[in-house]
Amino acid sequence: MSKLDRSFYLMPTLEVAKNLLGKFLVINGKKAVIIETEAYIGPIDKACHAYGYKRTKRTETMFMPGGHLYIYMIYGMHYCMNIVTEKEGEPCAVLIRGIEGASGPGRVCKALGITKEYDRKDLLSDDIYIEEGIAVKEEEISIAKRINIDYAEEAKDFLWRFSIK
DNA sequence: GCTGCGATTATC
DNA sequence: ATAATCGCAGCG
Repeated sequence: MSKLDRSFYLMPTLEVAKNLLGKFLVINGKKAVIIETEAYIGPIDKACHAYGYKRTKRTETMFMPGGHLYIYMIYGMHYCMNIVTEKEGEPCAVLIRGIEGASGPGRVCKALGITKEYDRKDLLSDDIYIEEGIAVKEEEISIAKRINIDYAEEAKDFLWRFSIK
């Protein structure tokens, strides 16, 4: 099966977040089915690290072209894995919240062995990539508010969390 | 150079 | 409900 190409990651962030459901994430010889995602859209999203195009050492990754990995440490003990979307200069990403067998962004990274080493990696490389997976029907997708972003004011009510029922 | 906190998780 | 634990942004 072939890996997804650049054009997949350049679609609108919400489309990518939804379309990632059911795809296979391949890394270290492991293959994981993506079952839950969340979208983060920097230009308009107070919950996003790069809100309002804020550039810092950490958020710099999100300004890369779609199809790269954005990995960051949270609470000093867990890594979170994101897939950068949109064209270069638009800081947007999709957080992988769950794979089959591991629920929660921290657990996903632990299960797959993801660390800071993978930050800025290209998903078109051979080390790690995503390929076509199982088909997910529109009616099998549940849409909800994102989690743990209560500080984000109006953005906390955006329905940007997607999962397979 | 300090200070405070976070896109979480495990355990009470 | 709360502790664990640390990189780094913000401030000055």
